Amino acid sequence: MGRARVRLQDIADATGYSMNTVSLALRDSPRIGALTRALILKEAERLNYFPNRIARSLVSQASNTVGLIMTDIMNPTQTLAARTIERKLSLAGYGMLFAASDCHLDNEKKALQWFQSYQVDGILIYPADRTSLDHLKSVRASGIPMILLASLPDAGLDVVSVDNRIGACRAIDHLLSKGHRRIAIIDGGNAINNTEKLMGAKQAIADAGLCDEVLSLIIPEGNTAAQGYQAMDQVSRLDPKVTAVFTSTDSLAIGALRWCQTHDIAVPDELAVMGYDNTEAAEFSSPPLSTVHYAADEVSNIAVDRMIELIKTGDTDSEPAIERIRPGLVIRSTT
Amino acid sequence: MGRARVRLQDIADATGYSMNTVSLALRDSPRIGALTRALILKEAERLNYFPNRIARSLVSQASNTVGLIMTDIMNPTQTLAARTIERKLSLAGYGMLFAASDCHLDNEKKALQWFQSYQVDGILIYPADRTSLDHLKSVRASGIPMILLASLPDAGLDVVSVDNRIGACRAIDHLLSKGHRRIAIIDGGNAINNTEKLMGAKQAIADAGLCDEVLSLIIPEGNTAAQGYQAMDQVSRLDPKVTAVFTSTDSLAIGALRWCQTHDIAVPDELAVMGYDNTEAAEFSSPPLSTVHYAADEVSNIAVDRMIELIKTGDTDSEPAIERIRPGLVIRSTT
DNA sequence: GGGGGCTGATTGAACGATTGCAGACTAAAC
DNA sequence: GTTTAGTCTGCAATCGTTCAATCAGCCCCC
Repeated sequence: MGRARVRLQDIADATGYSMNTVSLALRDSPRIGALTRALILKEAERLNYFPNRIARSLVSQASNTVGLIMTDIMNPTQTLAARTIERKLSLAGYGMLFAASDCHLDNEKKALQWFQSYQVDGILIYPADRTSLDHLKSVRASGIPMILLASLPDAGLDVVSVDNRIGACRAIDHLLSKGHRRIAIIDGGNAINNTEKLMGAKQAIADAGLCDEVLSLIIPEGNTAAQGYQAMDQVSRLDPKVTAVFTSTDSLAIGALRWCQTHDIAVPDELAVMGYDNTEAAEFSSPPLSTVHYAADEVSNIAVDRMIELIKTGDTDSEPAIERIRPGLVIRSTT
Repeated sequence: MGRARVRLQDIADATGYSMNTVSLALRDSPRIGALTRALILKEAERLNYFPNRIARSLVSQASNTVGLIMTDIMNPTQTLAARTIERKLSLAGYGMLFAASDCHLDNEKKALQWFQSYQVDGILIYPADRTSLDHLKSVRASGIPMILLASLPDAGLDVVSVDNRIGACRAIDHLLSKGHRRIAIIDGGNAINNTEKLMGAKQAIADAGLCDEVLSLIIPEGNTAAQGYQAMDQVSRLDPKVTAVFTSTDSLAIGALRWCQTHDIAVPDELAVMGYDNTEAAEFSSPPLSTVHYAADEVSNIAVDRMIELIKTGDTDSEPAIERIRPGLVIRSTT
């Protein structure tokens, strides 16, 4: 039953009109009479016809699809971003092609190729590596709108992102204002946005003239709570005098919190902990985690708006626009 | 620069061969001489050619794309599933089209239409509503492989899922074995898998002959920790004698845990809490949450394998296969 | 030297839609 | 009754590939 898909031709045959009369009627062309149109629409309905976008795209050279490349959908901020982006895109009549790079350049390139061969109208991307962007630029140069969702203002590409440098700065400033001087930084290596956090944090510390008293620990490829736990263990061995910890994600912070609990360290009295992202887990950790609010939804909304604008205008040569959101702090009970 | 995309024809022009020869050479057909092939490949490389899949799909009637429809990507088990599915699909050379229904039938139908008009080779779906599946069946009947990721064994469609009924049964049995008799169930209404949990839980309770002593609370559209907190508040008012709570997601449980903390209720001594899903948050809650392990990754792997098999064999009439994974318990400190 | 078996390359027709242009019909106007 | 304007419809080309069928050589053999 219904093996073959219903085509324009089938409606034409059924109604007696020509194929392109049907095509025009279905797309509400003024060149078709009201009666004819009604007849054709009814028949299309009856046959359960919907247009073959593949064929349409071939002609129109547009797919009504936007590609999204994330580094890791398990990262809660990216999860939220994915949801927000999908919703908004779908509302605007676009579909979403999804791929994850896991921070591997090869995966990213593959996804990019794939998206291009699928004629996506635009690409939203969390880059895998902040230092290699040439392949991204060349895609952009070939005329496909692209927006980076990471804070790389000098990339020469459109950017919409949270300014993590400022976020990290503020977090450290907050710890400093609470009187902490020996601060450890736990950074989950690979993810693109983290590097920037690390830089922001270090700068804030340097500004305060405290370079020597800071311990920074980078966990390669680590953003899980379990790794936060282990990292905290290391911190305690490397510098037992640390009074505050700043982690690059909430998950790491939650692992650190657990370590404190296991080792009977009072938070925030003996050790202050500051996370980053403001995920649900941060709100419901115990004690509730102080953190930096990463406005993933806001970023996503702005990015999609801008993407649709870029697609509509077909504008490919203008200066890239940089939009960076300044994150606020959410102070709870761990600092 | 590079405004127009490179086509087969461009390579043909550049090398002097016919378009068709180029097409065959690029696809490693044995019908083309090694020398010619090398020449063509080199030129393709130089021009940075990649095939237009839209055109290819039009001919081959296959898009090498699988569509995934979730109810809500923010649900941690679905997030994990999305990642696993994407990875595996991409490894197998398929792309992934993504949509979320938010449990709205309209959104689901729209996504389904969209996927079909995009000629996806198959559809993986967390259905929005367990009671309306007719539109899914008709899509399946039109020849598109489809696998339900929810436990609906009687749907007449392929199913790969965790058997939540058994999971919930086991959870309740565990609570019963700990001596609890007054048990409250907090269920986060809409999500498809939850209904089944509720049914399983109720059955386990009925089997134990305890129907009257159970309080079950359904939160419409609620699976957040904040809603778990509120629900727990309600439970305490409705039946203060409750000694154990079973929630349909870990998030709800974590909210409940927070409520206990706020109200100085000792867990598990005064109140036992059992979650569902075994997310990272459960492992790192305090106290660490006892829960049911929802093997989203395992489900995803099996589902993708089966999907690829369905696509490859083109088998559209065979009896639907039902694969249900029996979830195990993860007992931590809240029970 | 003409036919048979190879290999390697080409031609022409799809796939399902859109689009420009030309043609046919209707109705009104002279 | 013929022209003209206006409305509707049809033909054919196109988008970038793939695929079936064909053809041009070349070598070998009888």
